[in-house]
Amino acid sequence: MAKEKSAPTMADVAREAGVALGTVSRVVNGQQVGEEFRSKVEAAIQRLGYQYNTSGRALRTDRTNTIALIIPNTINPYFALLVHHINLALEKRNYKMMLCFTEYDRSRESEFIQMAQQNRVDGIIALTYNPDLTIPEDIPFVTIDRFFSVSVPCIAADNFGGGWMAGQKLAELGCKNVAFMRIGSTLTNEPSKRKDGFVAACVELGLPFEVMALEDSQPFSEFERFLCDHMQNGRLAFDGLFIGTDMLAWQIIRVLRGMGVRVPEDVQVIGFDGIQMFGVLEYAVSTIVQPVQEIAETCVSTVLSKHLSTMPSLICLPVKYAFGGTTKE
Amino acid sequence: MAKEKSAPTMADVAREAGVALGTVSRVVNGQQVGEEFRSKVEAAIQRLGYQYNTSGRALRTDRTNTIALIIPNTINPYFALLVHHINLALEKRNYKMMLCFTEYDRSRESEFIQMAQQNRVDGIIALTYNPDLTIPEDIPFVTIDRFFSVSVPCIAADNFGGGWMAGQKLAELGCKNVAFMRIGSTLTNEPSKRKDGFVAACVELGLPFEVMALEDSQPFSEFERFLCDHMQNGRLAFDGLFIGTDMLAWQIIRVLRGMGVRVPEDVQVIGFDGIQMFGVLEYAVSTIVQPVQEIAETCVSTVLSKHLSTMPSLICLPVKYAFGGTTKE
DNA sequence: TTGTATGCGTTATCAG
DNA sequence: CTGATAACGCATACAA
Repeated sequence: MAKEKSAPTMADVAREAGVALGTVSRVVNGQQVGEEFRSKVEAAIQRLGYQYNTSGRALRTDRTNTIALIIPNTINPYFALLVHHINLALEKRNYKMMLCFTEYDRSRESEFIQMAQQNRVDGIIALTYNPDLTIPEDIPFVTIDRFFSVSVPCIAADNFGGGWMAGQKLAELGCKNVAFMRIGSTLTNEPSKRKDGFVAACVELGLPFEVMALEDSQPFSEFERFLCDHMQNGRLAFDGLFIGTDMLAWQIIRVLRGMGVRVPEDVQVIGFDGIQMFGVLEYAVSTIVQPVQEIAETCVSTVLSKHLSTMPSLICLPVKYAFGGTTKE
Repeated sequence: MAKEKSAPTMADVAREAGVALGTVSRVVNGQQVGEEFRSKVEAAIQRLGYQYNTSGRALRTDRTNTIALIIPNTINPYFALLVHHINLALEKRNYKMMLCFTEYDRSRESEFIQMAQQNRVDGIIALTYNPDLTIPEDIPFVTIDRFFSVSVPCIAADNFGGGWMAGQKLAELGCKNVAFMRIGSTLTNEPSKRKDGFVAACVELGLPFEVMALEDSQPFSEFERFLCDHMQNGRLAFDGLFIGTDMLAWQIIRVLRGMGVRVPEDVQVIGFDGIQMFGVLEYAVSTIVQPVQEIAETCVSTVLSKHLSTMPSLICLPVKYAFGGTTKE
């Protein structure tokens, strides 16, 4: 009647192989070990089906080979893509990811930072909205899309440049009267610069523009009203729209079509993010594409860098324009 | 010159509070402790900013409060949704999720099972394709969409019922000649039953049907050829299509429209999964919706159940039909 | 009820 | 190059 014995340990392996515990550890960690000993140990490991215990190692070394990623959710395709690439970048370096979904909940954002500390993760990558989030001092911390202070590296797409690019592109495509639309938190973060870049381009090019910005609390129907208010004898006053995100662009295009406005014939629309249908097919709308893979790679290499304090406090990565059927081309 | 001291431990707290180590542990774990002691300890915890160390606890108790989720990726919106709901279900029960992306790579599937064992996770939820994957004996294991053996609970949508429902729905909507199309691995799994249910319904209803199934290795263009072959003087031979997944349905609809076939006027299309635009907007196509939240909830409650061996070996959860613009309604 | 002491599995330090 | 042994932070059985 075999007792329910738990997983074999290094001590078990050592006994089985007839060597010392330390030798087993050295074999497992790929250190210098005599060939004879090594093969004895490896055989014993096979026989016993030994798997090393992460907790023991973490306790001893105070390193977990784990990075926490704090992000709203995985339903938004942009976040899904980000999670995906960050995970790949971590895996490549032999790190695990501890995923934390905040659902945009501020208290959850703080709780997850605490949980990450309890788990002694080796670093945190966070995309958050809580305006008074406290950044832990004792653990490498990198943020996405949001600047905290010069000592907390922020990684983002070049949102300003993307906004500029959108304005320029609409002008190129023949637009004479454009508008920017967005909805979101009042928090000033990197994506806020999309508007700034767009406005700057319009001013520079002498392109007439309007800005329509909604706060989170305001209903979507405000956009419909805005559009209706800008209809004159069956035609929309704008022939080009730059919209804060692809998702919002998609929603607004539905409204436009419902109003009998054709896209892109009557009005051309450019979104932001670079969302593809089902994650891999064509772009959902014409868009400014975020360099998600580069962002992920940069986040990971930064958070794992030995000298975090000497890293740039803001890194903006180049975006590109992509056709998605809602512009003339 | 303060030495770089590492995070405070229970011993530090005990010293600070002037109590014994065990008392601190009992306070932290919410056990019965005298009010006086409790407040002294809590004060000390505050003062020191103590965070308990997960590794120490795990090592001692052999429980990690973590479940591994093994899944291809998070880019596919269906998987993204699944990850999301499983995470919520786990969080509700105070469990963490260790996410493992396989990218459909068979060797990765095995490696992640090993990694899960090394991390002493309390259970594994897996959506895999490796035909000869070895299921660990000593750890609760639940699979999604794929049956291994009666001792490994499998959770899935009612794929057969969904297929049936699709056939019935197309008939209801006036279709006289239908087809089923899919692409995927040759592995027999629960989703394979979508075809079976559809065929059964067609037979039952006396609805003429065809089946077009591609293997992973075959190019998408085979579908285009299939459709072209079924054009007769500008009209498609089918007036209804049931397609294995929403994503494939979306692709095929693009081809159809490119051929001048109107959807849903000329041919109605029903997909499977229930993918919504940007995860939250309208359905991408008319579809059979998987009960993702229920699947997630069932996976979690099953893998955490004390008596896994007495659980049903297959649980199929009810699907529903949803309109998504590619059927007449 | 609180204090004390042991051991969980591992790595690292020392001595051989 | 290998063996023995002492921590790491915590939970718990046992003693007070």
